[in-house]
Amino acid sequence: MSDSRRIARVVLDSRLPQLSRPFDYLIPPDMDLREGVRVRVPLRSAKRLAEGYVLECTSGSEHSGKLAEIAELVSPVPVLPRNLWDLASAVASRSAGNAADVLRLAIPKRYVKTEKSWWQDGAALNPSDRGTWGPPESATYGRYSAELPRAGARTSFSLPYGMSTSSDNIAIPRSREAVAHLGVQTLAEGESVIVVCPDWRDVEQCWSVLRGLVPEDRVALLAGDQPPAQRYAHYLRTLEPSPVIVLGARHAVYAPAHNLGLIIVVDDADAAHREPLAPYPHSRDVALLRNTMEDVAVCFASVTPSLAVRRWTDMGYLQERSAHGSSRPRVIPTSLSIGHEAMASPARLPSSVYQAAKIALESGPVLVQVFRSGFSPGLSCAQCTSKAFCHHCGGPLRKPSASANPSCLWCGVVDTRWSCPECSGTRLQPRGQGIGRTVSDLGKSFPSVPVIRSDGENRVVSVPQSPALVVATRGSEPVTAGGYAMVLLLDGAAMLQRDSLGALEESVHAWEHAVSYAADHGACYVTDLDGPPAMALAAGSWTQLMRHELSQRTALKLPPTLRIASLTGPSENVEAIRHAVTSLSPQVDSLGPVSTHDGGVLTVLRFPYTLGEAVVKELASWRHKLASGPRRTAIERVKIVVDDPQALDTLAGE
DNA sequence: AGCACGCCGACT
DNA sequence: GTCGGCGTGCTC
Repeated sequence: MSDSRRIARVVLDSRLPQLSRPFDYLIPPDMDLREGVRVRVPLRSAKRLAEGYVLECTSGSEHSGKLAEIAELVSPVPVLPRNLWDLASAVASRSAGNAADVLRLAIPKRYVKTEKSWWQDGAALNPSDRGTWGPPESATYGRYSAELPRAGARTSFSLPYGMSTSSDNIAIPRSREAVAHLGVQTLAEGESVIVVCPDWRDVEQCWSVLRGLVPEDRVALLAGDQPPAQRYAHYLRTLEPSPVIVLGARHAVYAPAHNLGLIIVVDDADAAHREPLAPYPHSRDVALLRNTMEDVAVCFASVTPSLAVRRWTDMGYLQERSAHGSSRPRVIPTSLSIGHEAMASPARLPSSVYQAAKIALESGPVLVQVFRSGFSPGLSCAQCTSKAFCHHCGGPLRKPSASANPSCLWCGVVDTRWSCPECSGTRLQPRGQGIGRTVSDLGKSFPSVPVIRSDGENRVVSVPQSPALVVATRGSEPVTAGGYAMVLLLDGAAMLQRDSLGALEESVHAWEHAVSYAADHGACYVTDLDGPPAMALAAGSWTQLMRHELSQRTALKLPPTLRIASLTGPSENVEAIRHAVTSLSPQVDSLGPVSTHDGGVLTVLRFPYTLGEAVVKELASWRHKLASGPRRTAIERVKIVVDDPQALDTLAGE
């Protein structure tokens, strides 16, 4: 129904499911609007204004009622291009969430000053302003990969092991160097590229490689850890027509870069790729959606593939490639060698490992990876080592950080003056072998060598190439130029036998990460692991074990071989949704419900990929229904999370 | 979420 | 009579 009015379709920036759909507004005659600009519009009454984005300008409306006028043009910058809206809608409908929530992840907070100066520079619309960038004469960035993934291609790319140095002499893992080179190679073809890293540290490593290869204005950094104004400036850079390397953490995967040729997802097994805010999307899934919607090539890059990537590769959905010139250091699982060796030294290391460490320590630092981070161990009395419980409800106690008071996981009560009911001791320590004990035991075993400790709370970025024992929790390993003379992986079995669906994948990821920090001729030792995992670690191939894991998951009906959705909230609502969704098809079933600590319940729905669309649609309509029903407080609402395997761990009781 | 509309109890 | 309680429902 076309008429003579000028009408704008507007999406509101609201987290309410009821408002997360386009609304039509009249464009005031004197207002100059473009698609993608931010506007303020009246909602329900003239004085109540909401912010939103213009999706399109048309001349007709489907709406039968009276149309209100747009109140104000916030800024002329088109921060929401059409393809980003399409992507946000697709991500939302895949995860039973609202597109507006996805937009909030993708578009950084607006900074007026930053925006005005960028707009006035005129860089916005003029591609020639940035000039053209050609690859330098001596192209030094092609050394790892011979061929670039072509338009629409999907690849699993194996990154190289070992350490390198950037042009400004900073130690950089070769894996990150290879990723940066792949980015530069794409840029040299005249296409934009997005590099999505797990965290800021990876971003910085890639950035220090890029700095030496391309001009600064060819790189847009998008990570939560940078100053917000700078982040907004870099987002604006992605809107410019001239090709750019977008480098950042998970939010970078949405960047609306022009002529986008490739998205590289680095270490997709890393938990940081899962967005903690609704609708909880994973970089891996967003990248694949862009692959199908925009015909952009996608590359999952890591030293060893994740379980999901293994599955897709086996299905023929991804093609395998590996970096040139990559050789993996030797890995020696000591429990596979002849019988049980005598334990040497206070750290109770097998004597062959102790000897190897002594020799390695003459030439450089030794990395010791311990398993204690990313999961929270319980607390026990430091004096008698008996388990510590909450005085009020008997629940487990946890410490949010080393210096904080312990609080109860069940009732949330903070215990300021804990004392042990057994021995009346007042100090608490993490249960099991904590990093502190490893540090002090190793100190006693190697008295002449300094011990450096790095963990989540106190992260050491890099260490010099001098003899030192570097004890690090997984994920906190410092880099060192040239790599470690030796890498020692402790707590292998403890890490693998954890009661978590992610145990194998996370262990493999952590081990291979540490192995990739070893020097080319350094050796790696595992002290506490045997059987197939030890053999796989020694052989450097997890393919068989991953395939075995996948076939087990098929048999047990576990993700990623089927899809899941978790429902958390008040029992009657969760039950209503569970009933409705399981009645869709006999192929949908549910686990639980189990009761949660706040009085609600948790249920996990399981359904095959073929029913994904129908199930997720039903979930979204329930979310909609419950939002408009009787008033609910935050705790009474139902939380719906799609395809997060973590839900199964929670279901099993942590 | 807000904000308006609507339908029953205490009040100058 | 009517002022205002907050339970419901809608937002171009």
